[in-house]
Formats: sequence, structure tokens, C-alpha cells
Amino acid sequence: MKNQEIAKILYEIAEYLEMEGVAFKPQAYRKAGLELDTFDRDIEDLYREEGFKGLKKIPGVGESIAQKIEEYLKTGKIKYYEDFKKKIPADVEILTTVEGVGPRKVKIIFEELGIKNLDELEEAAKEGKIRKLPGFGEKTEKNILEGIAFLKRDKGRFLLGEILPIAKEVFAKLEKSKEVEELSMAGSVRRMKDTIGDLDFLAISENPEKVMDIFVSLPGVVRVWGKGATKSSIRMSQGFDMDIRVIPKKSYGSALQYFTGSKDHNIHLRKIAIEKGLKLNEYGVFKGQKMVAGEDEEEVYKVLGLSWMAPELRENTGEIEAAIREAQGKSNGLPKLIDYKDIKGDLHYHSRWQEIDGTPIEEAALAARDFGYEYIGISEHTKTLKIEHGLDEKQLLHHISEIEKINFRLSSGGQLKFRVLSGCEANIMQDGSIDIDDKVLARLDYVIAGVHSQFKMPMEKMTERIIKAMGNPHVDIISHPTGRLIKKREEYQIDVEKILEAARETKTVLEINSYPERLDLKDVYIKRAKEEGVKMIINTDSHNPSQLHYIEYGISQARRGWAEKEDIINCWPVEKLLKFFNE
DNA sequence: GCCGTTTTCGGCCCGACTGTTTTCAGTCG
Repeated sequence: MKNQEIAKILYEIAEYLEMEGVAFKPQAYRKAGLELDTFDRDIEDLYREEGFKGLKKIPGVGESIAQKIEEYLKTGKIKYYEDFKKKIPADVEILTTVEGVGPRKVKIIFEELGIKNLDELEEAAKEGKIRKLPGFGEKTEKNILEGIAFLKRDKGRFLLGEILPIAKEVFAKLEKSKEVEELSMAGSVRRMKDTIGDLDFLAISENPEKVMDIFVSLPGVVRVWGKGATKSSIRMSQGFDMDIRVIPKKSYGSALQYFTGSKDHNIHLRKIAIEKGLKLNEYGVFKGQKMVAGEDEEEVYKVLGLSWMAPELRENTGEIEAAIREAQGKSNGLPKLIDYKDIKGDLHYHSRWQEIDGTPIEEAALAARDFGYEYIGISEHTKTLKIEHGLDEKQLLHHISEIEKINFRLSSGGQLKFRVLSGCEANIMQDGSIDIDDKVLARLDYVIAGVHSQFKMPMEKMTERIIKAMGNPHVDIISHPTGRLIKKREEYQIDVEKILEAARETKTVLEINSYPERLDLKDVYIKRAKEEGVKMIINTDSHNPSQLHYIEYGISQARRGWAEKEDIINCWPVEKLLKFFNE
């Protein structure tokens, strides 16, 4: 589809227009780009069938942008855009990712020094050339160098699983202070996004300056970016930034709403406020001079005609419309999201057969019981995954009998209602076959299958491969279905829609893997799976008991994907689960 | 450049902070 190609060009035109200091046009191009990016029809089909008039039906696309899209579809180029590139041949997209550098600054550094990319910018900054430019100074130059170093090191974002534990620690420390009356996390960490740029905290305090003092002297602070009366910003030793704002009590709810975002959610919400003759900002909802809501987040949504919704939903992907329907008592309102306490067991646990880092089955079972679960499934790797000491058929049969013994031991005395299930995580071979004999698969309580080799197959082949595995009657679950490793490895090339269709037909469950660098399925696919009626399971892929808590990350992604309790099969009791697998 | 039950012109989300300037532009969230 050319939708994304054209969207990208529209975004870039927006940046160029911003460089020129043109008002309002950048927003228009950005809006059209966003609409095209998320448009569910192939733009070429649309143009073929409905022509120029069809293009103008896309929201945000009018006469002028439609002409440019038409030009691209006919010639593969847009002259307006090519002219910009010729005039300013700098990589705007990359350069503006540097903290403190926006389109206007890119224009200046290009026109004065001919800088086109990050390396050239870094060199010029090191040579002290940047500080001499109009509107720049020593500090800006230093910030640019630090910004580039940061980008090079971490690409600017951190895994939810890296950040959340630290966030909770900092939260506990700040909360203990007498000066802090009320404290919340905000931003992407409150929305539980899979990666986090920085951490945002909001507080109520009689003594904001003291809170700022405490904040900038937290352990682990390596730099103070700024310290104002109500806002401070710091860099932590782990490399990420944290912000705090002290908010007046009467505005706390609207500030929480505002700083939780997402940005797109907020823009949409503000437009609704305007339509109602209200003004929404971080200080409250106002009718003229009069404040009509602000202290309580739920009230802020209510006066705008919406029901309150969980932060995980706030991505402007339909939750606002759903919250309006909810508030009006209509059907098709907000989803009743799976709760963080709804999971009854974990079916993806690797134990001692791996020898390297696994722990024995019984230890895992007791840990899972203490974690509050009713069951745990031990799913060892299988034989073709040599590096993980995968089990062969004979060892799998031994695995089953050992689990039977453990279940017997755990239930003797009769007081313990806990069950260990025997499973495996078998390999989907290149041709879609499973590396373990069907007769042995049939003896297990359940079978997970996953792709662990040959990741770089063409889309058609990879899709076929996984669909064939789902067709095996013994395969119940597909683990980490897209294979992504956040910041490390792209998804496999697969046709997600076809996979969903096959999963529904074969009643195969798709895993939501909670491992911090996986979170696979990701939120948008979870939402699609739910819409298609495909069942999912949230597993941790733990290799020892201390990883069982990863389940929180998986649940958060499920919530971001609008999943409800009935969509997730490990919210079920064990009998229902086993019956489902047997069918 | 787009849009419209405030409709074909006039408005578009908006406030805080930094670093530069000497009253404010640029960037960020």
C-alpha cells in the first residue's frame, strides 16, 4: 500500500512548512498524513475506483492535498515536496529528534553551515560552530551534543519493564515525604505504553519549592535540566529523564488528565470542549471565566460528556467515541477491561530442563501458588532448539510423569487446590511442521508452538508456515506470534489479518507474551484479534520464579488492546481451560 | 490548507520553560 509512503511525505512537507514559519499549513498536512496513515482502504484502489473525488473524501484532504496525492500516484513524485528537498536537502526527520532542535533550528544550521545529518551536526557542535549562530548559544550547543549522544546510545526510549520498577521506587520515596500531599504518575507510564520516553509525576503540595528540592536530590540523579517553581526536570543514572510538576489542588484532576495524554487523545478532547463552548487546559474546564471542573479527573470527563476511562485506552483510537456512548447509556460503550487481578495461571514457564537458568518444577509451582495462581503450565522448549536444551519425545514423556508425581504430592493432604499442567513450547519448522511427534503432543495437557529459527522468510512463506502449524490439531497456542524484540529485532514478515482468520477458524489461541522486550502480541494486534473473536492468553515466558511478575506488563498491553476477561483464556479456571484444549 | 448545525470566511489546542534576547522565539509535552 502506498498510503504510508504518501503519509510520510505529507509529514515531511509539514516539517518543511514549519521551517518556513508558515502558519496552520503544517497542521493541515500533518492531519492529512495521520488520516492517510490510519486509513483502512488502499489509496490506489480508492483512486482507481472513485478518482480525484474519492481522494477528497479522506478527512483532512482537500483540493490541494488531493492534487498532490494524485500526482504521486501518477508519477511517483510530488514536485512541491521535491522542491523543498532541493532547497533544504537536510534530513529534517532525524535532526528534529535531537532534544531542543526543531524545524526552525534545522533551517538555520543548514543555511549557515550546510549541515544535513546527525554526524555533521555533531562535528559542528564539537568544533564550537553552533554557538555562534543567531538564536543559538553555548548552552544550546552543549545540549545538542548531549542530545545526540543520548540518541546514539538508546534511541531515546526505554522498555516499560525497565522503567516501571524504578518508577514505583521513586514514587514510594516521594510519597513518603511530608511535603507531598498527593502524588500520581502521568504520561506514557500511566498509559502503560510498551516503551517509555520519560517519567512524569504530578503532586499536590503546600510547599512546592521543597518538593522540587527533594526531587532534584533523589538518589541516582546525574543532571538537573531545569528547576522552576512548579516544574523540575532531571536525568537519572540509567539514562532516562523524569519530570515533576506541583499542581494546585483544584486543578489536580485536569492536570492528571492533561499530562497522561496521549497527545492525540488530548487534542480530540479539547475540540470536544470547544464544541461545547468550554475551554480545557491543564488547570481545568472553563465556561468563560468560570471553572466547571478540575479537581477530579472523572469530573473533567463528565462535564465534557464522557465517562472516565482507564489510561491504557487513551490513544485516540475510538475510546473517546466509546466513552461518549457509555455516558449516554448506549450499547457499544467502553470495554470492561481485564483487571490486573483476573489472571488465574501462567502457561509459559521454562523450568530445569534448560539446566542453564531454569528452576525445578516444584519450586515454580510453589512460587506460582504464592503469587496467587491456581495453576501453572510448564512448557519446555523442544528438541530442535539445541541451544536451549530442548526436550525430545522420550524426555517429554518423562516430563509428563514427573508433573503427575508433583501434582500428587501437592494434593496429598487434600488442602491444596493447585495444579501443574504439562506442556511444551515446540518449534514451528520452516515448512510449518512441528518438531515433536503427534502421539507425544497428544499426551500433553496443552501445546504451545512458536517460531524460533529462520526469522527472515518472505511474508507469504512465513504466514503459510504459521498457519500450517495452527492447523495441527494438537497445537493450542502460538507463542510470541510476531517475533519482535523491542529495539532489537523487527517483527517477522507476516500477514497478521490472515493469521487472525486462521486462528479463529482453527480455534488457536494467540499469546500475549509479557517478557519486557517482547510484549508480543502488541496492543494494536490485540485489538484486532479481539475484534475478530480470536482468543488470547497472557503468559510470562518466565525462566525463574522472579519473572512471574512480568505478567503485569502483558496484562497492561491486553488492556491497551481493549481486551476483556472473556478474551483471555487464562482468566478461566483450570477445568474450563483443559476442556477448551481438549476440544 | 482544511473545514462547516457558529458554514464559503475566519479560525485552527495551548501553557511553561529555556536560552536567547532585551521583549520573545522556539521547543516541548
